[in-house]
Amino acid sequence: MTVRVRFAPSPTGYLHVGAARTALYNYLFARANDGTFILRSDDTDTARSTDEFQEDILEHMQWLGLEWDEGVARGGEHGSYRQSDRYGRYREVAHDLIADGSAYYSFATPDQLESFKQAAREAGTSPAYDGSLEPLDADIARLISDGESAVVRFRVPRPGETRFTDIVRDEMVFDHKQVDDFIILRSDGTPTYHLASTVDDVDYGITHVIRGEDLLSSTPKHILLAEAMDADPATYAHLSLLMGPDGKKLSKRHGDTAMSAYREAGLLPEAINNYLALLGWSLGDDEEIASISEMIGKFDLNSVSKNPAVFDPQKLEWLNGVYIRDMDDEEFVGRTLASVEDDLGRSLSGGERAQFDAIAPLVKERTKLLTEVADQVRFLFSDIDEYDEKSWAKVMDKPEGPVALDAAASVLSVLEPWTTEAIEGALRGMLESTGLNARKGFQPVRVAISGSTVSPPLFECLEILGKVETLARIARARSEMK
RNA sequence: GGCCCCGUCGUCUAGAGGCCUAGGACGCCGCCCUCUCAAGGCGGUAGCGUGGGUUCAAAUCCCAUCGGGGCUACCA
Repeated sequence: MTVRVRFAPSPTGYLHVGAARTALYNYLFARANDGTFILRSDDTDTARSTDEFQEDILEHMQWLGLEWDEGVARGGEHGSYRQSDRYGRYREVAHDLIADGSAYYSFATPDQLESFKQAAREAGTSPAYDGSLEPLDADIARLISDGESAVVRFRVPRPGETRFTDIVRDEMVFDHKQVDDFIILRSDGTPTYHLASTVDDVDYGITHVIRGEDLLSSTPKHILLAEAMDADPATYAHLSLLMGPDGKKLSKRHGDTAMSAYREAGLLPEAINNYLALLGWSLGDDEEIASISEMIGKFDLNSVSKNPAVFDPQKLEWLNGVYIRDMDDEEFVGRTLASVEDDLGRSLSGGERAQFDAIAPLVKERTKLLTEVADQVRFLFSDIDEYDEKSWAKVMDKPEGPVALDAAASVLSVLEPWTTEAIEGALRGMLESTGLNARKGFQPVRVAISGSTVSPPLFECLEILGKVETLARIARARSEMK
């Protein structure tokens, strides 16, 4: 049987990291098994679903490179893959279920239900609604024709239990005492998640449902529903949840959870995929770094970890740095040029572009986030607005400051040719004549040309900045000293 | 409250009875390299929640206990 899996987010929010991990695992499982990866939109919550969120999800799935074979915006033999387009189908299934006794119109009021639960809670028993509040059969037809408000509930067989083998959690058993007669059709005739999701899983031939553990307790409902439809239930795999540093389910409270925020922060999709894969799964052989294709080659749902994982932005950033350092210089330029120009508020001239190309390899080694690049190269393309205060105090306000600048200016002004090697030679010579050590002699020059004690390697910076500009900056810094 | 899941360094994990005086990675600390910052190299810090069993032998099996999490909507 061909593997068919789906990632079915509801567009009631942007794509967040936890969902992305679920998507990734579905994707890896599909690719590892020559299966089909489907993207579905579970948008039955019409009040909270928006096109904007839907768009955000699609966009970031693509950004991550998690291409789907069938589904939203791509099509396939099952239509639009949006549940809001299939209400007729869900209603049809619901009515079939009513017809064969698997479901029923329910007239229990919220107040009644509330006291039912309250009583169960006080008695220490299960609060799952068992249908016991319903009117006599004899009255039902009349209530319906009177237009009395009713929902449709699934009739959970009682007594009974549902067993299934979860790929990551092994044998699961749920006593039906714990499963309520859940609503499948709301009083306005729209389907609930349980119905729509299960009908789609059945109709679309989903073989494996890989989703978050928050749905583990709902699984008996889905299995019961599929069986009532005379279908074979899918095989389930429930992934542990992603946690914030406080151990609670990862949410907005913990900072950024929107994939867009990570993209804007300068994270690479490859690094994110790699990191997310590590959260709950391991590559084995003490390996941490793996491309998507390597992951596909090794992926095994059975070895996915059962325990919840705390999302650690620091490790993600480290991985991002690994990926950045691993890039070709041209690629690095290609992926950062726009943010540098954004920062400048203009595009780079041809000469400036050459300068950027020249410094790129040096900056690449020092970058963890793409967005940090602008900070590191800005000094090349614009005058120094103001020297970093701490840097100035640390090296310029010292006795060596003026000594170093004067000596540097004097050796550099007559230097030919203007190359990194020559510059280094001249400045090291300056060290000897002034008796300053490298730190004391070079740091003032660095601050003069870059505005900070932290910059890419000095000699290269000088070469790339150019002789005229270098001397001008040294002179200016010197003039600003007391 | 009820049901379910989970429990190895701060964090992610390896570990499927002896290979474990518990391995790797991030982080942190130190040293080296060094023109700053990174990167890199080397070294260090730190963990099997607890209590009982089973066994010649337990991180690995069993029980209990404690702790954390999830679900308990006409949300998904």
